[in-house]
Amino acid sequence: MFEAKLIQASLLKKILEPIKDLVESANFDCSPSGISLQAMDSAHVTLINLLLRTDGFETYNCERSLSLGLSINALSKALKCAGNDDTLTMKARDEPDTLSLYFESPKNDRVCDFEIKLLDLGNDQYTIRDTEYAAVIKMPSSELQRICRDLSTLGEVVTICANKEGVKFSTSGDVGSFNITVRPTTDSSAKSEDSITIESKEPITLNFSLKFLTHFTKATPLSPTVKIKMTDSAPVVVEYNIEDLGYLSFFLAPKLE
Amino acid sequence: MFEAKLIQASLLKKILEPIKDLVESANFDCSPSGISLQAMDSAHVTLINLLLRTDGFETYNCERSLSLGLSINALSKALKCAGNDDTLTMKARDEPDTLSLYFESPKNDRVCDFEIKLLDLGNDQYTIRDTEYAAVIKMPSSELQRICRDLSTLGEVVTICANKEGVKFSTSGDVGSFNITVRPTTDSSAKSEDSITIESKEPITLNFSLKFLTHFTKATPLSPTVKIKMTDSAPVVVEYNIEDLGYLSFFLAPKLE
DNA sequence: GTCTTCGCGC
DNA sequence: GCGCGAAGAC
Repeated sequence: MFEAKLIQASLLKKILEPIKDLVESANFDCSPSGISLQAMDSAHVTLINLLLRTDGFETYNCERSLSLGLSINALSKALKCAGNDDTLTMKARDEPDTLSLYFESPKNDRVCDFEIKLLDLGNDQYTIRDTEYAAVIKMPSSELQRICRDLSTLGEVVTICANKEGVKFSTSGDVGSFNITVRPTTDSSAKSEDSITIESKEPITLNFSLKFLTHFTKATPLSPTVKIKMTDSAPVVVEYNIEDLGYLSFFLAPKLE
Repeated sequence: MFEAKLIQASLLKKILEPIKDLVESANFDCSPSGISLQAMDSAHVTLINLLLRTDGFETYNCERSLSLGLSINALSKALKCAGNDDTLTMKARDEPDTLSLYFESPKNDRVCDFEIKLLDLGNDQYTIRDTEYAAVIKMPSSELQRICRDLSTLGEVVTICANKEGVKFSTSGDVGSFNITVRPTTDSSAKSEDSITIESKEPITLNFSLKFLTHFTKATPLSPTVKIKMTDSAPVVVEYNIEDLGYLSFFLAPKLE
């Protein structure tokens, strides 16, 4: 028996938004310590890593681990039916073939219940190692989103070049070339949310598909800040913290020169 | 070497907005006295005339005149990436094949630099003579915009009929006909921005394409007022003053009856 | 291509 | 807080 209640159904909406563009279906692995999801997009270019710890749930019950294979699209459709302030309760039996979702409006005057059929997806496991990074950049998530949007108007590949002094995002296309440079915040009075910090072990330059990076930034509503972690010849990690719950992070392999 | 700095990148945005619907590319002629642009739309119906004097620039350096052939669309895309309060610096070498644009945020924590390839556009010159006009109408630019928008819902051609007493904008279409008449402001306490004045040498009536006139009114954000200058059998001049810098004006040949 | 939605600017 | 413009969905 699995049962978990979120105060904000809309939070799961925000989580699914960036995921649904990348994968059609995925296993939600529910365990006593929380819910996690690892999935690669169909082209095996990006890896999604989601963790929701039990702490952030209103109630959470899961005695035995179970894996819920879900169509992201179906789940997303279901969540569209939730009011913006509705709570969400998820329930599944021990050998489930469906997941039940309950939306309740704050005043309790409206209750929706959804039954979604589970898919048998097999059990791909991805090992994710948290290595040392040559650079870890923290910046306002909206700023990364803006940068990706701006660069996309001109090019398809972004070169990210980071050192202690700043981060340069570059692209080029038919009409010319374009660089955006951001510098670490020096104004110590700035709120942590608005500030840019760079932990740089060594200068690093990597190329990435702008399309995917732009997809990732659909997670912007989840967090005011985003972390970009880069190491030479390794996938970049774009990480959005989910308050009280955990994180949603994306891995994207660099493009070769 | 050409270098010019504008405090408000958004000003160039506003200048390009009405231009980009009319022409794909144009020469920006930079000289020691300022920047000018003359261009006709592809159908050779309208002529655009832009002048930016050096006074309005924060800094301006141009020893030798040069002509920068630019895709208006590319330039417009570049400017979309500028924050609303960013400053804009334009730079070109003496025999340039690119124009460099630099956007800097007020706090200097974000710098964009753009290189736009120049186009070889040839050197069409248009002579513009400032004649005597039968009527010169000054009115709030937003009012002209509103009039064009309203008339467009009904017809495709506007008849402008001006004399000392007022200006009548008329159109007719399938569902009927529509006149809007404005009269000179008599209230001397009215601000100059809000007032309507008519200098009328002789009554005049001309017909114009509403589509083009409506395009011109996209320059409304540039100036609180607009001047309409008309003479029999000659193009109307629709002129927007750009504070401290110069003007953007449009010429449109009248339609025959 | 049209319509709706969301984000940004006024 | 309202209106406008751009982006995404059908």
